Amino acid sequence: MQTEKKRNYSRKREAILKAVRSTTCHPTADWVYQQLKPEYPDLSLGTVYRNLTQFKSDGVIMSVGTVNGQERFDGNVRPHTHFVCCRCHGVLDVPGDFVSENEVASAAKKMGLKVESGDVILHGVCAECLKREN
Amino acid sequence: MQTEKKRNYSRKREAILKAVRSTTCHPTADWVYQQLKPEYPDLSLGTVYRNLTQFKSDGVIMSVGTVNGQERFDGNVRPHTHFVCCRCHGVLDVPGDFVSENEVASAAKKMGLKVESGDVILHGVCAECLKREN
DNA sequence: CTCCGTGCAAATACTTTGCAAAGCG
DNA sequence: CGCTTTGCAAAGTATTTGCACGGAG
Repeated sequence: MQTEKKRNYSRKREAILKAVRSTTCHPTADWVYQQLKPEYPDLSLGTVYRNLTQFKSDGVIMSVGTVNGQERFDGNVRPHTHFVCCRCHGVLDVPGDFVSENEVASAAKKMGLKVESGDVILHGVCAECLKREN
Repeated sequence: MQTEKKRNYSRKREAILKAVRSTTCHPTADWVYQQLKPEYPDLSLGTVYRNLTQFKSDGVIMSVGTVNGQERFDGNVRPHTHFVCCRCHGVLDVPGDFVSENEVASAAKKMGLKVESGDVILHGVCAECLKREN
């Protein structure tokens, strides 16, 4: 049996989730904090971290991984591909999946792994940075 | 023109590279440090970090990403797939590529991206942890 | 009234960096 | 010798946590 925790309503929690969902910039905890600070002057960064962690384990948001030392979140939990720019450290969504479910499943089976999710992360230089460099 | 730096020989640097290459555990900086400490009692963690960073930018090792707050390295720079266990945070190599170069290339072209590398990271529970849980 | 959620600040954990000394070429 | 590499310790950054108080049910 799992530990189920009661959960009260919280205006701030709702706002945090909405903030993550409202952007495609794959924000950091601090971005969310800065974003909401004007409207919630007494918001604290710790609260943002606590809620993001919770959302993540609830599966309502996902982590894109750590880019340049900061964790990046994504409100879109449908599987999709990410592109990370080495220059500006921006994260972009790339439409498409690119992984063969079947191949993965068979490789996993062979190794006795239980695969729960699979991410594709491309690295390179984004269009903006390319332009700037030429 | 690129910044080319002269590079002297260093016994410790060599040992650090060898340590990363000698294992398939996808070590952290600290693992490498602990590993070499007995043989090089005056080795410092800063040196390990400095060298790993250098190797990474030289392309002789690669980063698997940050797992559980620590960066994991891989001495095998040929493209391959990684599996990260949610329970024990172990990182395993999975033979196979699973990404379609062509599809990626065409999606990238459409978005004006210059893709330099692509990683597939699977998440789930490894065989050992599965066994332990049953 | 009873827990949950939060602000605040202190504590952690990892990684980076400045500087003087030691090493390579 | 000149420039690189390192040890050491201090600094830096991102994230987590303890505690007392305000808020939801």
